[in-house]
Amino acid sequence: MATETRPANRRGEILDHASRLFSAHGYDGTAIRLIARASGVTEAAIYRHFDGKAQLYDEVIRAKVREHDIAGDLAGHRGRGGIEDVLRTVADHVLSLAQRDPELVRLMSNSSLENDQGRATIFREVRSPYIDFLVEEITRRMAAGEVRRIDPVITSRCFVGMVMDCALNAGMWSRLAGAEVDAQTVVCNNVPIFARGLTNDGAASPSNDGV
Amino acid sequence: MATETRPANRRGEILDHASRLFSAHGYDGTAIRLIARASGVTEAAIYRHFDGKAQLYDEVIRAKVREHDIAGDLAGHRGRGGIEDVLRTVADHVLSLAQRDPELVRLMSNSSLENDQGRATIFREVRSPYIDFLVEEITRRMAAGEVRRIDPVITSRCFVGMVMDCALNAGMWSRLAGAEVDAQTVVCNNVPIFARGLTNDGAASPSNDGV
DNA sequence: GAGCAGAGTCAACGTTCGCTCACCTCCTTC
DNA sequence: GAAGGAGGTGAGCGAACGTTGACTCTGCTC
Repeated sequence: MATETRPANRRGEILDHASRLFSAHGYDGTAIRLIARASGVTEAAIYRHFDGKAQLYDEVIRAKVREHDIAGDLAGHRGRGGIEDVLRTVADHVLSLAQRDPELVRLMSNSSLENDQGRATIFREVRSPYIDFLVEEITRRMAAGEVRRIDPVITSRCFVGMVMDCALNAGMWSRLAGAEVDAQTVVCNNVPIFARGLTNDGAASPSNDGV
Repeated sequence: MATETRPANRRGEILDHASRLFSAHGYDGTAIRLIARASGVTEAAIYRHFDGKAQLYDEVIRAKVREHDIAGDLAGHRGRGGIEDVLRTVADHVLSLAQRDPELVRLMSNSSLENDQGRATIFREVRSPYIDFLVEEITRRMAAGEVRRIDPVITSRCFVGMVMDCALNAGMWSRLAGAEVDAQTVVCNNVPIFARGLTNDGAASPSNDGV
């Protein structure tokens, strides 16, 4: 075969194609042969770079997760605005992430069975940053009296879970019900509900609210 | 081979074992051979009863879904109590369903990729009954002034999504964080938050509250 | 230029998969 | 009791899978 273009970063190319194929067809539905063909190499070449299919999948997950710095993005919003702003920040970030990176969404959806380690990685690197941020903000605001006395961890997990469920299943709803529902509309509807449920009666939010 | 016990309902037995195995190992991870061995028959016998693996999987989903009458269970609670009671009814039912039927939970988790029709069936037969009930109750209570003006469909979808996410991922959290969180604790924490977020300021709930 | 290591190819391996075929019982029906 | 269909067996098909081994090519270092 001709010299082809130089490999440059063959490993990266393989990872990219593997990521696309795994997210589209799942772990079992993606044959090494397919990844090789898409990457323009033979199967044996893939085994030069990776120890096996399972390890390749793990690397795909790790690489995909490393593309985003969720904790870093959220850090800038620490302590800013009222609780409603905090919830909106998290919800917006999750939904825009899902929109920017559909591959990640598919990988998250498919990671239920195939490869429990990948699932744990996604939980740790995608869910947890949101939850940790939320727990910190809620705890702070509970101490300040803005937020009612509730369990910060459970509340944060559930809020993030709600938004994730929304992001993961948006496609299903539009396929089933026909009508597409805009992510922004969902946020505008639900964030105020949750914020209102969290807010203390006696105290207005310290920096926001009331103009 | 000896006469074995009579088949009686061989088809049902196969469905049971297939349900167990599919939920435990997923679609691709479950070989017809395994289902046959578990059912005490040969593979060929399975093809006497089902047209193929895909159809068998569909039948498993349908049979599993038919075990429960969610809409029927909820019908008795129509129009009863305040909005908080309504939310609690839904959340309790989802979580107890998940606890009673872990197979259903696994099938829901795994249905992301494998067999899109099965996924749609689960949405239609499991999610939708909860959402429909909630939409009806919220709409009624919005008209009555108990609930603020919000989008009943989006709100219902998200609430059910939150509870489902909680039911589906409870195992992951306990594996990751070590500490098990009781389902009832989650309900007690979150239902009041959501209810409070939905309730109109001016009006107390008509039949509940205030005692 | 010899030596070497990384990256790639080609061909094949052993296994497993979904599925089918020819044949063999039973059980019911006339 | 003959007929026949439903349900079961055992063997095996062709295809696809993940993986490997023997080999080649290329570019770098003494």
